[in-house]
Amino acid sequence: MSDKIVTRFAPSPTGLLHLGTYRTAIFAYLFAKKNKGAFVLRIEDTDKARSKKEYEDNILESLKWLGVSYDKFYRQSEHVDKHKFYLEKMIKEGSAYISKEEAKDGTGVIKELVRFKNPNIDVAFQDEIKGEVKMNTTDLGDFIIAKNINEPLFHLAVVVDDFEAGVTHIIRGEDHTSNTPRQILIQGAIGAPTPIYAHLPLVLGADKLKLSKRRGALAVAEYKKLGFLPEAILNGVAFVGWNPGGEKEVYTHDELIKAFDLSRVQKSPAIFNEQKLDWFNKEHMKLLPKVEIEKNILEWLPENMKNPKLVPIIFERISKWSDVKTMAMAGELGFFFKAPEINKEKLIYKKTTPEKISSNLKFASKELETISENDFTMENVKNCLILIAESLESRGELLHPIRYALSGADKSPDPFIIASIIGKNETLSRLQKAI
RNA sequence: GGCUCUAUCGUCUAACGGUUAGGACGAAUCCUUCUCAAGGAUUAAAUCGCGGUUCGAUUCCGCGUAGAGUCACCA
Repeated sequence: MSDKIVTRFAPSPTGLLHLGTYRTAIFAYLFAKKNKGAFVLRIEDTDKARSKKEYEDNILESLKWLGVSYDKFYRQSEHVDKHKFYLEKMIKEGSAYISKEEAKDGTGVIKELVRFKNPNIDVAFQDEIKGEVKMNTTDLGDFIIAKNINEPLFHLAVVVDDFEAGVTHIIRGEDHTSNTPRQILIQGAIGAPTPIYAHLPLVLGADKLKLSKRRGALAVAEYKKLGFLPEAILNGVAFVGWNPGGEKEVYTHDELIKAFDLSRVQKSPAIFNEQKLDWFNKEHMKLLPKVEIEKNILEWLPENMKNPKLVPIIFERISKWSDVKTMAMAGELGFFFKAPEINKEKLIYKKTTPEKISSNLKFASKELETISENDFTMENVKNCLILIAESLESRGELLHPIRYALSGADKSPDPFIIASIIGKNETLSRLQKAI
């Protein structure tokens, strides 16, 4: 045996993996990796009625997508023989007993529950985050640890499995704090050492209540669908309730492992901020190589709009890939592909007369005409137009009507980039229509 | 309600017992600009309350108050 650190993430497959649960996984993972230890993934499926394969799949897929890898994987249900072994041992030794009771479901069936013989003592443990936590266990009574000898319940299964897996640090949500004394009692009964506990403050939703699927917490899979970057989620979620101390906030997966420190975990619950996640995502997108950015934006663009020239314009206006689709759907890109409908009144810039606008456009058209089709780049168009615009009372009386003539929109990228993308012929043709 | 835990800008947070209480998101303003976006600059915004310890408290202690979690034959 070595003193290697082992942590675990033990979700029950009774719902989709959401950000709150995910953060628990991250902290256990980061802590293990930071200390060159092992990270165990255990699916807690002892509740046969509520556990579903699709949820297990979802958890596995989500973790994989997020880049959280584990060194060991198993389902709790595969360990029932071990649970049974300890159950029998405890019964033999008198720390547990079989209790014949009427089922609570109203059927009146007599069942052989296994109850833990509560020694009724004070239990204290040193929590890595909370400090010393003391609890009296007398009011817990002889709590049930198995539905019968073959069907272990949570507390027994957790203790046995953590013991068997050699888990040294149990990093889990604060909602488990009050379960800890019971589990420590069981550890004593089966001769298992008490691991080090670290109970994480919960992640709260905008309603200040524990994040849960019931209350509309988005599943990790949803963030994937929305085109978030897994590393941004890792970064953003790791930063709720924890931070490495400095002013640097954008961390990659590897940097996070290096920086992680349990002692800097916050003690109070934190409200999750979606806007900041968007920001994290944008920052991580900026870290991507250009080709990767282009590839993704093109993928999210509708079939008829996959123009690489649009990439820079789109990129500075999005914070996640699905924004690309949103922009396209909102018609913000249409004018790059089709001449817009123009409302001539909107051509007017401030108090400039229609005649003046018209003559400006005519002059600009003539000048643009002199640029060859091959040289119709953003720089050349800009140089040409700015030169004219500078000679006017204000640049706006030329640039505004041109931009509007080209885009038909109140808000759009600048006219130079639009012109260079739609090309010389189309630019001239749209200008012509506006004169 | 019992038990456990927590308390710094709206949100996430930083600050050996000594700081003009710092940063980020968001917001606002300005610059850049024909508009939008991006970029740059700036501003507003917090130590829950009351006591105590101390020369000195965001920091330590107590009491309030507020919030969270948990009280299953779920996990």
